[in-house]
Amino acid sequence: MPHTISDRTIGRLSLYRRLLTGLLREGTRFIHSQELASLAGVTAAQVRRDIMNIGYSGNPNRGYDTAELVRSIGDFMDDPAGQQVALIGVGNLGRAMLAYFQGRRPRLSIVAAFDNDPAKCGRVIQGCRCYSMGELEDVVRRERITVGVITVPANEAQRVANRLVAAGVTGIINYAPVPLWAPVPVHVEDIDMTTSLEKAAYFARTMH
Amino acid sequence: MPHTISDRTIGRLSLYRRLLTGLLREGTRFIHSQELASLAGVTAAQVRRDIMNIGYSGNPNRGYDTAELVRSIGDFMDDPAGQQVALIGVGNLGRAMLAYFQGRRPRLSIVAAFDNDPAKCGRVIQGCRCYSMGELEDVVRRERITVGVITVPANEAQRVANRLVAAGVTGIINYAPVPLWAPVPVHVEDIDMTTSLEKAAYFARTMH
DNA sequence: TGTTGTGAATCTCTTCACAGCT
DNA sequence: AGCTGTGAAGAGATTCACAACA
Repeated sequence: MPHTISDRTIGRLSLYRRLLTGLLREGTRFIHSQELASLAGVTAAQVRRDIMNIGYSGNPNRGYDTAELVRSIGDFMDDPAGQQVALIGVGNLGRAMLAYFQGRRPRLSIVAAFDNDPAKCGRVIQGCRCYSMGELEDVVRRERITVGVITVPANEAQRVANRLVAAGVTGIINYAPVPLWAPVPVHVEDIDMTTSLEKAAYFARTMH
Repeated sequence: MPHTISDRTIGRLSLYRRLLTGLLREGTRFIHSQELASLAGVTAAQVRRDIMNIGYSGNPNRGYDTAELVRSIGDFMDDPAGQQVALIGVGNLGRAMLAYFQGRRPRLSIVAAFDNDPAKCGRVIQGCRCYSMGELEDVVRRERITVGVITVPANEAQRVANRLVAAGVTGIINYAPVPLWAPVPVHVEDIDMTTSLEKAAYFARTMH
């Protein structure tokens, strides 16, 4: 088991777990690499390699034990103590994220939202307490938040990122259409919706 | 200039263009690969390679002509006749996308939205006409829509994708947390917010 | 002198192919 | 007989390093 696991592999493991959790609810006890691969849209060799990387082993003729595999992925990916997430910017996109994530993974939850709009502060939106921007550092420290989701306009994104990092956040998901720059070792995941649309348009065209 | 250009390169070109367009407004006439690279968060060699791939050439001591480079990227990526986009699912996420894209790129616009909710149909939301799901095929054909953005719940996503593809769409952006399967040559771009959050949480932890 | 354009080297990720196991 | 686990090969993407040039 290599000490470092690639970004791509982590992404696929997250997907495998979600698919496996669904299968488990339907009563699937064992699964072959080929089946999981076709659900995930990858090759069977890729699935076996990914699972090998986290140190789990299947059974050469029954395949992988669904429940055990889900647990192994969790052991590998999740912080046993849980991780807290903050969301900054409660616009349409922010609300969509809050609605989507609430109660989805017990060990990873959005515990605080922040916005400039006084009408939103102090309220509970989609089950999540909304604070004013001024309270950001205090709440991040108090709630031991390690991941920040940035859904503010482009011109505010870098400033918000700086404040998050200064307050101790080490993982950022950036939905603003500008690349962020983080000084210290911080994982930044840029999700650029503009680029996605332009890419899809380009390949839609070259697909013939 | 290679006949096929990678997904990654197209993504970066889209970003370069956005950055360059901003610089152009501020009056930057020429730019070196090093400056563009640092704005985009990549290496200078990467920028030069990407630009080489689209067949544009800079000047060995002034660098690249900003306006010409923007134009070259457009010549390479954009359909001269324009491309129309449909958005399916006008929830929080759908509204966020509509609000964000309206009027941003003249040659690539969301011309129709679709939703099941009768209260939304027939109205104009964020400047975009909203139709009922029953009208999907007719509108896609009539408006010559080639790209679809799926922002519906997971259990409806594959069905929506099938209908889009049958109506002639060749590029899909999928925000539902399930991998989509497209039968014929269609470019599918899965944007999985769950996976992004789990990835960011994992790397936030290993970043120490 | 300082930058671009690019072949070659390097690095990273994926797939092949088959030994080993049940 | 059929599947997993994995070394080795292959593909693809990035970076190096330097010739060519203004």
